[in-house]
Amino acid sequence: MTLVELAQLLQVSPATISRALNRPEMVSARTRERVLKAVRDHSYRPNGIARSLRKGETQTVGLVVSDLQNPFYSGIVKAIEHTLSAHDYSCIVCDASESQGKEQRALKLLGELKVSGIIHGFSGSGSDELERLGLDGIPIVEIDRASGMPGTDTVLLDNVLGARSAVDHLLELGHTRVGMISGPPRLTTGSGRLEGYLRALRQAGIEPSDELIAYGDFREASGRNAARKLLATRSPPTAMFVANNEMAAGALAELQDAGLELPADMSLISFDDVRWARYVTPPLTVVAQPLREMGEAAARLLLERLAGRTDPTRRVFQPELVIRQSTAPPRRVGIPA
Amino acid sequence: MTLVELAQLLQVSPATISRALNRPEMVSARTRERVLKAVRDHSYRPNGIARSLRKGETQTVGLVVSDLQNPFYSGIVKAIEHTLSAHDYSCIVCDASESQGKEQRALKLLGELKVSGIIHGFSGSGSDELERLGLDGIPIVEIDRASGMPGTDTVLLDNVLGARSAVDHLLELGHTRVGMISGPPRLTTGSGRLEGYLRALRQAGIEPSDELIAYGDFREASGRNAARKLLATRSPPTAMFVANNEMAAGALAELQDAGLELPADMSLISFDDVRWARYVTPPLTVVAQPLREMGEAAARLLLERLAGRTDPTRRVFQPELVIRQSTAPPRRVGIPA
DNA sequence: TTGTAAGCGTTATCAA
DNA sequence: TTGATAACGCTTACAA
Repeated sequence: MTLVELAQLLQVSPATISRALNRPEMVSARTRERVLKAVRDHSYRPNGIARSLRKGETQTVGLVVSDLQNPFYSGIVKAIEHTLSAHDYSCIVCDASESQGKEQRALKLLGELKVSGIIHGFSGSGSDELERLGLDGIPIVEIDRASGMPGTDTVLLDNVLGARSAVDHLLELGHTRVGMISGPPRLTTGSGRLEGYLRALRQAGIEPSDELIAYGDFREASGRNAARKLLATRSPPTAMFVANNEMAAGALAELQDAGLELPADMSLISFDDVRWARYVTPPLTVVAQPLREMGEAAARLLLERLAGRTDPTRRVFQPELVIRQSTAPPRRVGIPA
Repeated sequence: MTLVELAQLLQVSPATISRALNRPEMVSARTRERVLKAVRDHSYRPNGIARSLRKGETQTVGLVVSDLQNPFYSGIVKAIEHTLSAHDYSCIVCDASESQGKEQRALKLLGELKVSGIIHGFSGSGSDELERLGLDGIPIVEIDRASGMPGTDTVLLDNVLGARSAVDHLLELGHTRVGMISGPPRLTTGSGRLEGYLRALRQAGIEPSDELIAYGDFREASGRNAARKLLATRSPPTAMFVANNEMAAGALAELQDAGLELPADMSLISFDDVRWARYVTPPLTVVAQPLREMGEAAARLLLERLAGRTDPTRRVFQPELVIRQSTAPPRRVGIPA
């Protein structure tokens, strides 16, 4: 059932139906009733595609994230979806599966779909590659990255601060050999957290040692490998700081397999307050990111842009240290007491 | 930049450009090159909206789930997105936030967006309410529910079997007083798992006792309450079967607070192999659902429909019992040995 | 091999 | 207050 068919049925012009639906005040009460009744009776639904074409506006925004199953992203996506749908926007969600190819395909697709805006939470491609995608005038909000593309808003976490507070916590407990499992330094989440770690150590008068830093790719398996590597050093750390939750899961498994008892034999602290962190034994001390707030902020920034704001805006969120039971003083300090 | 503008630039007809892009073999090599170069140079992107309108096909499917943050759904959504995007469909994701109102709004919206199909993973509204939404000819695949709507495909888990294998496992270990923390019986996931529990007991010649069954709403707090209730009975169970992961988290906390040691004092088994189940102490024995397979199956069923299949199809998946360390023989059996 | 022209279902402009 | 009509940007008969 289309507008025209309905119009013929009611013996009015298509324009009248359209008006009765979109600007009811421009139509006489009598016809309005008649139209609305017919709409209900025939369960007529306007064709959003046709409307979008005509209006040059899709009321749709695209989300690109690297892994929907990662609680970090699913938390943010949920908040975004919630905020946008309250403003009559719908979300097209693309999972880049940690792949640059999929990311670029997704962005290209979103460009063709003429989404009203894009929220981009994946740090694969460089800004030049993105610009070449020809996303023209589509407003973009970046989460957890700042590509430097002109006219782009950004939602960030203060990664340096988060890492510092984590490492400071370990230092305060008396640890001096603190290991780190870092993400790839080419990502801001990788380099920022690494930098926070380095700064905290230096500020405490400890010179960082390359031996105590292992690199992963933010995924579980790499966390396990990195933990193994740290344990195999001549003088292993008494505490580990892990740059994200997935790698922390891997590291934890490795520590358990190695027969280490937490926190007596090893303190562990990681980024992201995912649900399982609370249920593990021992419950994990973590640096929590305010996911809901960050997702809402991203959605808000986009809505403001769509409403006309033009100056690039950046919002930086503060992480919160949540102390649980996976961190404690190191043995040689703890036992004598 | 539109097709027509590009055509003027190249001094060819719009049709030629369209053909060069969509049916390159219908165009001379020379013009094809010329067109493709111009497309690149001006980074022209076809307008997907216009194409959809013209073709009457959006290459888009809608997903409606009750909670994106729940690992069960995010796992399924990821698999669906992955499968569909490989077939050039994109996903519009709607989170119903456990609310019937949002669910119906979402479905209505998807109808207007003229999605090619819908995958529906939320058990809020009845089939009559859904039919009234006038989703007309849009194919629907339902996950974890079977509303009975005509022309609908279904992906299910064999909940009865899953519950039976869980309870059978406990019975084989020698338990005779097995408690259950059930979900709401009005949901198929609630009633199915309860039925499996009852059947397993009866088959073993044990008459189920109302005292040993506590009901929750699939959320954490209710699991804790239910566990407390079971512990307070005159003759408490020696093992508990919990119908989902959230309630299991609550139950586990309650058992720990009660000072019970697992599995010596109490065996615990739950549905859903979420990540934390592996890291808790002791690691939880669970009934695992094949999320990826289920998501893929849902996507496949939809693709088949879109390719022309008409007979309603239902795919039932078998859960898998994953035995870890939270289940063991009851004390009176275990100690004498 | 290429061009012409109709039309997908709306909304918006202009007249009546 | 209503109606006729022209877009929106693309694809596809049909014609040349």
